[in-house]
Amino acid sequence: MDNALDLQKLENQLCFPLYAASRLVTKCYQPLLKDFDITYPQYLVLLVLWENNGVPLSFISDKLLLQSNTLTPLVKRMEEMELLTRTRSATDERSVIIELTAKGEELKQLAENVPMQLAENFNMDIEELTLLHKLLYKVIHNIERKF
Amino acid sequence: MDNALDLQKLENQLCFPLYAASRLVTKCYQPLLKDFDITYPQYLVLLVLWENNGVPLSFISDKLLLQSNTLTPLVKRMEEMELLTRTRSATDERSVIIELTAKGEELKQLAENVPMQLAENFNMDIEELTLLHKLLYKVIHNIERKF
DNA sequence: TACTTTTATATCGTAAACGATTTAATTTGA
DNA sequence: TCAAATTAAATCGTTTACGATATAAAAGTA
Repeated sequence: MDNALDLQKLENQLCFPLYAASRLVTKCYQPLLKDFDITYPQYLVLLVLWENNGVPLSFISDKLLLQSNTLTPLVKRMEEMELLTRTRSATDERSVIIELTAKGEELKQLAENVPMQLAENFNMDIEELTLLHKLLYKVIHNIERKF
Repeated sequence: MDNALDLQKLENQLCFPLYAASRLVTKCYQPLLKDFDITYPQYLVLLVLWENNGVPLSFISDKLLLQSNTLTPLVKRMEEMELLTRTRSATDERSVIIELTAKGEELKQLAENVPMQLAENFNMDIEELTLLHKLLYKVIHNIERKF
């Protein structure tokens, strides 16, 4: 019974359930976001902008821990869908300011109950979810400063 | 102070830390796996095969919750790297049997301390990690039966 | 047996992710 | 003040992911 000690077993890895859970949850979002024709990473960008509109790309980058090589094409697609605009900053020509369009703003109300609908999939009580939330942020915090 | 109730705030979402933590952990693997010229999903396939060699693709699919549209090209790349072989099953021509090569087998010893080296990044005690592990599997279990 | 359904992979197209590098603008500092 | 360093995006190439669909083999059934 040294199963519990064999770190090369899939089920004993911490990283695999993290990876699998993340993909499964993203999958849960899809039917909910399909109504608005957006993907999960695009939804994350909207969440950032609904809180802080008119921010440089680097701000979104910091919040989502995604770099410009991922965000630039992603945001360009959202620009084509007329959810937001991209404008070079007047004060610092290096920055690109991302601003929601009226359509992008409207989505906030329309997608209002996405989080609640999603939470139903979890079937877990608030205590457990809060604990998970806390542990995940601890992992993020501990790892992030390595980069 | 209704922050705690606003589910459209990024920091109140459970899914974002899941997504971010998963990507960060995968990034932690990279310097460790680079020595063996494999990616994290390829490492997961190896973990499955080190436990159960000579299994159909569908077995790996079940274990990793990845479908053939992801696994087929991934495994083909591993075949090109001569880590494994792909053979149509004689008893069921639909199945493809995945088998480690000697090189693939050898990696098991060579990569032996990858899990330990990775765990050092977490800086968390066993109790917390065990709890996180348990909660993540609960999420996976609860969501998986929806698909 | 012949037809339908299911199962196991594979293919195709699109959208992330991300390492490595490039480009252009700003900041630093000798 | 002006070259060097830093910063913000963008570009490029490769590898995942995954929805939708295709293909072929096996299983089920009338």
